[in-house]
Amino acid sequence: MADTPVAARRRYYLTTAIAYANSAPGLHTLYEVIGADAIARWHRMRGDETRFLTGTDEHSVNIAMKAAERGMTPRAFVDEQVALFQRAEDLLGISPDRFIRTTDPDHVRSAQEMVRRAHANGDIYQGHYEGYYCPNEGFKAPSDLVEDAAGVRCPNHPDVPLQWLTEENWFFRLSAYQERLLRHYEEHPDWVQPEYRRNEMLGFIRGGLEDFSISRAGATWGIPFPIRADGSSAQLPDGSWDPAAGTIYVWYDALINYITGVGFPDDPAMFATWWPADLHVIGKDIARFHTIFWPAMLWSAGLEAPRRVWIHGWLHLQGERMSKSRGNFLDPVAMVDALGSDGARYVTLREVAFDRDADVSWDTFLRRYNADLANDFGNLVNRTVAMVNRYLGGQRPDPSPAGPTGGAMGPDTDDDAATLERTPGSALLSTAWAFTVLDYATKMEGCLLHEAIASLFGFVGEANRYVDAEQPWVLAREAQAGAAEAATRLRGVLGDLVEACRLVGLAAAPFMPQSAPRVLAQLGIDYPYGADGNGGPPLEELLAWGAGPRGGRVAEASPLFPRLELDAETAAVAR
RNA sequence: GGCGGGGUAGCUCAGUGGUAGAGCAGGGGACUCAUAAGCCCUUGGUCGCCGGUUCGAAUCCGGCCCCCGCUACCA
Repeated sequence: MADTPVAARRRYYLTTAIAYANSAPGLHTLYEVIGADAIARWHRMRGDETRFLTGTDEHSVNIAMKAAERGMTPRAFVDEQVALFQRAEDLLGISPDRFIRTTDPDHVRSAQEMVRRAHANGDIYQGHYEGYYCPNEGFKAPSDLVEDAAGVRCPNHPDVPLQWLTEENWFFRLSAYQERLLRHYEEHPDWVQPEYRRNEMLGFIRGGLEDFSISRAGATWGIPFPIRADGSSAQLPDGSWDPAAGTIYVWYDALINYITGVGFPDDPAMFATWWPADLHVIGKDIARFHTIFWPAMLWSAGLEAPRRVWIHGWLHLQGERMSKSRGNFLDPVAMVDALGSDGARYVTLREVAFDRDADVSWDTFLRRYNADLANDFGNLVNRTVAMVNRYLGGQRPDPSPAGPTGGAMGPDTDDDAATLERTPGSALLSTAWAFTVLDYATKMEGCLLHEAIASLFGFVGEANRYVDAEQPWVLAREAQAGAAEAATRLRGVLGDLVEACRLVGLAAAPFMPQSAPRVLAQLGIDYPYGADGNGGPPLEELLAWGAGPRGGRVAEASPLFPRLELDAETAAVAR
């Protein structure tokens, strides 16, 4: 199959938030990356020219302090932390097209250029800031502090001494963008999702916007602020930066990664290709910065706002928000050890609703793994391949023709229940698939990953029921005794089951990229996509009933997802 | 406090006027291709509380209780 010219392909650029590089990541941090990776793979397999960006946020007073505690330079410290992230991402099969670090040289140039543009546009000004500063949380309002015998302290970090800072800092004129933001929300009603998050952000904007500070005079571990108080360039003759100009603070550093990652400002052609981003996947804690600050910052620089921001919730463990500092978190590396890379990805995205907070536990993860992957899908593949070997000598049978509504692009009616009831046994699976694949695609496009999986596995259940309804072992006995009709029907039933396995294996590939080729290999079918989901024909073509190759042989059956013993595994990993 | 969303089976949730549902977990059964998996049947709920509208309310209205989200500058 010839490659579709890039120009004719849709391009899709998506990002995750960059992670704060101060410790090994927990599942609650990687969860977002796993979800975004599934979306990225979905687009690659569909044939979209896809770019997926993840990375780490490495500047801050807090990082510098942590490094100092360890007797390390900040750079050495973050290098060490970032390696932990990359190791965890590798184990989970995350496939970024670039892993960006805010310490990358091009990102430094990018952030500085954004500051220059805001300055040139008259959107930043020098202001005075004075107040308590918590190294872990930033500036704190007096109402947010507690005072006791030991003095004034941050309620969330009582052991960390507060600093009193008096600084001349640069401020961004966010207040000037209120009207434009409201208009943007009105003209692009789907740009912030889920909808209830959009409404929250809208309410915030309507409440009035204040300017925010974008520089720190005292902090040294950060991107040099490129402009002096008098407006002149802070760059010195030797190319270094005047320390007196301070450093860029948080959002004019971290958020900028999204445009650095597609060539800003060094590669205008690349930037023109990829910007604006199609999707930012972020957590609810930073929603405001992405859906209010960020578009205003971009507009100030003469750039477009991203097309969509998806806001997911938090993971809860034992009733509390999962977090490293609380000590209640799951270790993704341990999950991969126990469930495999795909198993860990699957249970995470199946058990956690992508549009809200979710309670998880190691126990429910294990149950889900056994129920869905070992018992339902893994066993379906296993019993199908075993029967083809046993009854048909390993010759892979073809699927029956698609049923009444089983066209490639899904059903042409929405009266699904009635259609299914009227469908004769031979067309049941193809018809059920037509509805499934349509629903699956809709859920994927809507970022409802957990519902997309549920849709797919509803079809797996359909296939398992089909086995018991048709009883291929009975047909095989009859065929053995010379019944030609039984032999024909046996081939048809097993052909449909092979097809069901092929379709589910392919459709589930964004979630289980390592297992998909193994599924098809057992069916004796080549897997046409690369390790990151690129290459191969558009997924929709392969997801049509009957689109697989004809003839050929299946391989030996071998369990794809070994069943786990609940008690033993729970004892090993639960905390 | 303000605005918004919820309280339905042991767990996670669907269900917005017409005899209470799904998945998982629990119990039983028939089968045997299969990872003792799958399939069938089944236990289980005064649908947060009180009142109202209606022939009829989980579903509409009023009141109350409880939970959660947002309510500014964390990296």
